[in-house]
Amino acid sequence: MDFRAIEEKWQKKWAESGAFEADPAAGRKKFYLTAAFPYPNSPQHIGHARTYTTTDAYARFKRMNGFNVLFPMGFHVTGTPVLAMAKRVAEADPEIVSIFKNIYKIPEDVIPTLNEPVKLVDYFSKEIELGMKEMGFSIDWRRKFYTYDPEFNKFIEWQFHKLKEKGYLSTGAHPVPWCPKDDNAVGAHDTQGDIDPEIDEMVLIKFPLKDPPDESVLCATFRPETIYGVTNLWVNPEAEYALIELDKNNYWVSSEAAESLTLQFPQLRKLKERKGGEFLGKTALNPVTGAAVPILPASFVAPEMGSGAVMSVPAHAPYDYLALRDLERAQKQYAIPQPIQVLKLDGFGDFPAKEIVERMKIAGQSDAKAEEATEEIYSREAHTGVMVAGKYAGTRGAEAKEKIKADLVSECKAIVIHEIINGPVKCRCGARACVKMVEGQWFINYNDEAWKAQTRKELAEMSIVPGKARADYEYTVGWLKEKACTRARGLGTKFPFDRTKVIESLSDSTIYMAFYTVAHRAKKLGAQKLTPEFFDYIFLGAGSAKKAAEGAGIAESDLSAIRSEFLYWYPLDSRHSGADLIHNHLTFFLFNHAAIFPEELWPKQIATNGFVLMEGSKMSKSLGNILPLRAAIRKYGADIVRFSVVSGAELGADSDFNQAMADGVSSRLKWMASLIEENCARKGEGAQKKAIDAWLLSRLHRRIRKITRDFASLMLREITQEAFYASINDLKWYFRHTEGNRETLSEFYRAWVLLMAPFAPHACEELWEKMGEKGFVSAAAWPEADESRISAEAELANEIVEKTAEDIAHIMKLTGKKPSAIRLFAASPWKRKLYSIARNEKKFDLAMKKAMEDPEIKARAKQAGKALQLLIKDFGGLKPSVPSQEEEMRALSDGAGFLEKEFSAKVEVSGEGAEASPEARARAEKAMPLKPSILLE
RNA sequence: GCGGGGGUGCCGGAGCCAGGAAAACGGGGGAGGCUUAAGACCUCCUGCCCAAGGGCUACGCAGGUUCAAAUCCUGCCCCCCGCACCA
Repeated sequence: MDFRAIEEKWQKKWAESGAFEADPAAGRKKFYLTAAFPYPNSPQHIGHARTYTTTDAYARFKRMNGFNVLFPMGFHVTGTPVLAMAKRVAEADPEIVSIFKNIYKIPEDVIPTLNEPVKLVDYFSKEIELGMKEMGFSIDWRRKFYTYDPEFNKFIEWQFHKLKEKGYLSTGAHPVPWCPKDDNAVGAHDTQGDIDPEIDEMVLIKFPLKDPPDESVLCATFRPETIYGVTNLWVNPEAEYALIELDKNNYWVSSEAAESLTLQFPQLRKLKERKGGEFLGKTALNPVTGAAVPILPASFVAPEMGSGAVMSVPAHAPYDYLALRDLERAQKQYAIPQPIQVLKLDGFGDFPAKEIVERMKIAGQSDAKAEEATEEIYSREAHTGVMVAGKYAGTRGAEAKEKIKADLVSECKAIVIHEIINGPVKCRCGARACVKMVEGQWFINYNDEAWKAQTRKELAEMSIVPGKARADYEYTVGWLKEKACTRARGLGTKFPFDRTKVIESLSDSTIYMAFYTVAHRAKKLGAQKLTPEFFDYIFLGAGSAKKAAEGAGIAESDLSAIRSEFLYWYPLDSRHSGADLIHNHLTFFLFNHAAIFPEELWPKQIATNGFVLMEGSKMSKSLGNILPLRAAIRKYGADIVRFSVVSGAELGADSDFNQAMADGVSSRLKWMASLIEENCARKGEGAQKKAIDAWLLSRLHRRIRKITRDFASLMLREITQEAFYASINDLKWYFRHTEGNRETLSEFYRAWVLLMAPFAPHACEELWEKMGEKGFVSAAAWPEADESRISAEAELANEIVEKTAEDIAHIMKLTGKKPSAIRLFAASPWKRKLYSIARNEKKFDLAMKKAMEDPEIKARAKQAGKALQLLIKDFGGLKPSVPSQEEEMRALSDGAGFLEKEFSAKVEVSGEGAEASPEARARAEKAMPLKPSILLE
């Protein structure tokens, strides 16, 4: 079977016939599902294929179940990453060129042409679309749009008007990572090494100098509660310091800090500069305790961090302790102060910093282990430490920290700044990223309690797959606060209330599923005609239809047709994405639907999936193990890739893609295809029907029933196990018994092709056609489980034969005997009675008592006792009912031909008690229900 | 720290919610078959012991409940993910 040729053939046929273009059809039940649209800043890899294949298999399943299925796709181009990437291409950044060339195999002459955001987006979106088509995704491409399309912009503007009307938008100041050189906000994609700058609050405590008293040193700290333990201040003697004026106060900070702090305090003015060394030996005053503390030199103080000066708490800060120890060893000029305890920490004495430094044998302040020690002590003191100094003595470290911080600020003894805490983070231009307070920042108020309540209601009513993820959504709904929703640059939609800003990317992709339903209509009308009244009417049925129709320049009847089109598809039946979007996009999706749409149009389900691993490890650019989707298709074929990415694990878990597994899928698929082709070409009826035919069909229908049920909760791994591996193993077992009956096989193959069609649609279309079926298998009816074919008896009969065969093989192996004849004895009827007594009574003595009431059993009390012991021991494994001796003999006789073939020996079946010799008798007595005794001769 | 998920053979992982033959299914490894050979394919084996289908050991650790615990309960240890304004 030539997978690639077949794929092309059917993709062409689907496209030509518009097989997946979905329009409203009166009276026909619909199913509308979407997957998170891709961000085209690079080609997609097999990891992306998982979400889309999951969605597509589900779409195909629903379609085969008679639903009118809509599965659209678009492209998300909003935001700054494409800007950064195009810029890097324009500058021929060797790293990005290498990734494009070596990982994504982009032709070398193409790479330099991707030097503008729009060109980049255009190239990659086409690449992604092609890949999706090559995967055979049943997408209605007529509805495709980009988030910078003017029609979409109008839609997003409308959305933000709605949010504003509801009072969900606000403005304020907001700290963002900033590059002072580029004068721009920086995200992870703008930094060297793709480091995401993390911002946290830092406290700058004012330590007035003894002389002159109107100047203070600002000391930066994350632990204001340790103010009681300050023994001295640290400055870096090599650094430059500046006296700044801020809100009528004069402070000393490092010159670097003076620069970066202007981003947070534009009113700040620099007065004069001085070398750090000049402070040494001076004295400052602790603003809380009033203690006089000396200013000492330390090399670990980074001038660019915080204010470039810090307070020293040697009892609790390993760096401070180390710097003091270093200083003591280096000179005799300064007196070395003694540590002062602030917190009590279990497992430590009065000075935890000193202890950990000694325990870890840290050499000095430049030893890398100092960082580790700091983290350990900080974390433990915050969570388990208890204050022993100051007015909050007795409270926990973390609690005291917040209280003392608030006190210092309200008493004007400290100011709060924001700092990048995982720094230094460098912008790609080389400058160090700082924090800027952006004024006039717009927010979406996800902290609104009434809104949260609505969202919780929506969530409670919807289906979450896998169910385990529900707690994640609940938690996220709870902790979401104001979300900054605009940025200074990027592709997308201009913010309607401040056109100098662009709506940020996670905020313009929350209700776009509604837009798909009318995207092709909107495009035809053109952006100018898409007035707020138009959207009000078609999405909410609000306002005047007449006015909306006039604005759109269409007849009222056409407008209401668009409205009905939306109402036909909405609400969304299933939303699909990677599980990583739960904490942002998917929860925003819930919030925005709750805010804008009436309850009956809220989404019904969200399904999220884990990642795809490559040969057991996470795909990453640095490992170079990213498998681009189109390369995978060329290597394995679309059906193999599709099957592999969804069959490896259930949705909630990460799934591994590996060569061995793909090869296994490929060879099995080829084997099935060749069998089906052979069966089609077959003349005559083949072998006669036997017990095993009924067994095969029983198993088949049982599987159909299970698969159909499992689709409701998208248990794709379970489904693929059943439909593929387990079914194929059944078939192999069947062929060990018989050459195959044509009618049985035809029924089996037809159902198998239908069951596999959602996963391997190309091969299944081809086989469907070969079987002489009309139309697309993609549009064929899903098979129904025929309950009358499901036979527990047939399956049990086979199980007896199978187990017996295993036992025979085991005995042969142990004894090394190669029998010429095998005699099987089915257990006597009285043992079957004993079996059910054992099962009902559960305990030996009770069961024995009960058994003795039966004269037939009582007559063989000794033998029965032994048999009962065996049964009770295995109590948990006893079946609710066992076949009669005759039934068991029939099952064994049906399987006799098979056993004869397997063991090349004559097989004779009889009931226990029919044996001739005493030797045979002794053997036969061991027979138990479902476990015939075996005599090898 | 907070929230979530998870520790089962050589590996990936079923089984846990609804306690009752643990290791399904897929890999990897081994033996044999087919084949000129390789590959593909087929059969068997892959915790330990076993000369008649048997026995013993095992689901992170330690307890508990139960006739019966991977599964339920308690405590502990360890690993992974998220904690944003970024797609």
